[in-house]
Amino acid sequence: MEEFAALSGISRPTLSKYFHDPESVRPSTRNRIEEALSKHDYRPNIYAVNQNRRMTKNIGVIVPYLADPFFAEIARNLERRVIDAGYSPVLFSSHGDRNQEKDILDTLRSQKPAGVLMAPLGRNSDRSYIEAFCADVPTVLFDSNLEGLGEAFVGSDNFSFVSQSVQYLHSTGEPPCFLEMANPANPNAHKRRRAYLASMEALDLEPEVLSVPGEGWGFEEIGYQAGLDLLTRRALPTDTVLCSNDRLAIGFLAACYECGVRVGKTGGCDLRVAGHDGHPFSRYTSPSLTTVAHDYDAVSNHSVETLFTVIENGGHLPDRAETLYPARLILRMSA
Amino acid sequence: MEEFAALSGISRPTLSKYFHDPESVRPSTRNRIEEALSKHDYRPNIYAVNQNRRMTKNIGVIVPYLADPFFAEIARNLERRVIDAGYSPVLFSSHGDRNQEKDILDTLRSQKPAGVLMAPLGRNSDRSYIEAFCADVPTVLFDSNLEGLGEAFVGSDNFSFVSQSVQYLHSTGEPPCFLEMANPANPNAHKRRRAYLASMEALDLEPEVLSVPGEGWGFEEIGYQAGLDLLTRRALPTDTVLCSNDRLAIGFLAACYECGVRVGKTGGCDLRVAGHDGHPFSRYTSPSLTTVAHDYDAVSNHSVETLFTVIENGGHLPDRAETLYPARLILRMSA
DNA sequence: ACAAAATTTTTACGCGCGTAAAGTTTTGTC
DNA sequence: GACAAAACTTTACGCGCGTAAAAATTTTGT
Repeated sequence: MEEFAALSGISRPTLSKYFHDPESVRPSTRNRIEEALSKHDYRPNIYAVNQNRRMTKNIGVIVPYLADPFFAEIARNLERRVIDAGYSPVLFSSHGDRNQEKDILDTLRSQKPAGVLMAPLGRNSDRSYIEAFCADVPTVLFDSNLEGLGEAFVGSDNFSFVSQSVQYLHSTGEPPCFLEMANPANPNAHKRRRAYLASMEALDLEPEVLSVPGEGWGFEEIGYQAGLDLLTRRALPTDTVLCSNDRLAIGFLAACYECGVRVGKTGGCDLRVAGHDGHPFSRYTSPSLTTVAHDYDAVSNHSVETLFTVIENGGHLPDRAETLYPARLILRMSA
Repeated sequence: MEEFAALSGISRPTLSKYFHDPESVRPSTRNRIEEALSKHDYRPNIYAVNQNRRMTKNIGVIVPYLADPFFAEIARNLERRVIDAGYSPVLFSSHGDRNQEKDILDTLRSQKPAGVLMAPLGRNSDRSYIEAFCADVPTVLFDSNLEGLGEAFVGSDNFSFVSQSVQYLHSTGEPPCFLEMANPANPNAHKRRRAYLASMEALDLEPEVLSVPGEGWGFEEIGYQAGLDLLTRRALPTDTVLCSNDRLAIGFLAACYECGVRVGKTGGCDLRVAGHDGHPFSRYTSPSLTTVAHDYDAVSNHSVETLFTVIENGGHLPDRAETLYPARLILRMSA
């Protein structure tokens, strides 16, 4: 930087100011710097920069399972917005593993990021560990809420998901039973079950929850095995199956196909199947999957905006806001 | 560190050595350090450390499109191995965008990583830009080869993919036509077409390549649209369709379903469909997709190992090795 | 027990940049 | 044209650590 200062005829402190915020120097100076920059292509050493700044320009992004296209999609949205805001996203996936999530928090803490956008594992998260982290680093939770942790939570309204699907399915045929994992990793799953029960009750219908076994993040396989089991045992209480999420539904559809059960809403079909999330692949199942989609844009947009508000506010918010966005019903062929 | 040195009764330079490599100090000293460490939980400032080290302990991982579960899976494998080797993975996705890929390279260069594992966009990559990057940072290419770039290439043998699928399909029914994108983003697609042509020729069969329009990384949609078009026009030359990759096949299957075309290898079916890659979701299509799978483990394992060899070798290899792993045929219901 | 070898401690400097303080120049205003 | 405010330059120090060199200490081998 010393050399570049000499070459460009600008003092080093002014250069330092420029690199911190180009708008903070006079336009004429800025032009001179940028001209010199185009000739000598100097770049500040990020490590030296970050050492002397309390907070870096990095934003950590943590998702629980990146191999799930749903999270990959969210991550993509978040990255884009973070970059647009002049920050650098640093992406991590917990891979569904509690310890991995803790390791990521450690790594991230030592990076002194300006803030973190975190979708926690949920039930499997180490609550106190995350709490300690949030005390040090401005954190906004998204997708999956951990009560009281982080400066804010942004997600989708699980009740909105399920009430829409239940009402639609009820008004067009038999009321749905609800397929879910008995031990879901994600707290959203519990909220969806409760929303299902409440929605059915509101319609004066008898709820039927099918809690199937299975651990981990291989939801398709769990839905598939559950489907095989339920279909061969003829244990389905209704001809309409509402799955807690699309990945379960995808597996369930595969089982239906194998068992020769015709899924669809048209005449001649045996079963209707619907899901939740608006999974990127739900369009390409056979039949295409009726689902209720997250408002990806709104969630990612507001998550990032909230985080920047927190950062501008010195890392804390007067009170922890929870923002929930309604979901959108997508009618396709499966129900 | 100064304070911790005082607290632990160890000199600062010795501590510095310890953090660089715990094995480099005498066991008795190491124990004393680790004991003190457990009490005072001090951690070196990574920015100060990296400033004074030429190379960091970071390994960049770049994939072209993280929303593709195939790459998410590979990334997960690579991350794990990098961590096990005592390094920190830094994950990036080009999101199918040429400029994004270049930006990532810039970001990564300024991070002075010990090495980079890169799956380039392929045809869409800025070759000279990557070349300049590779000159500065030890880089191993994987999945998609750019001739001559990087210290090595590790991937799957496209010929092995296609020859297996062609032979299998031929020996069990009509020889396949080949469905591909007219303008594929990935160079593997070209190799697969050539492998198809060669395999058909070797069997003395007439090849039929269906090159369908479509740009970008929304392969399912492209396969779906192609399927609708081909099926409604009854333009398929055979009753066996071999797709260049599984994502195209997934879209194609959706089209078949909608058109009422029964896909499968059993009697009473109209069409056989197969793909390549061993996509994580290929198990759950309807019908389940016959495919030829990458040897994920071998590819990711050898990529990481190769990179570490390069790093130990001072960043360069005597000559650029290209390692190709054979694929494995997975028989399912679709063909 | 004693010299050689291996570690550790002391001391000191430098990495590349942020930033404060004081002085100098430029800009905008009446 | 005078004058205050804004922007810039000069000078200087510090961040947290790597690392070199020399001295002091401990360990090893016999």
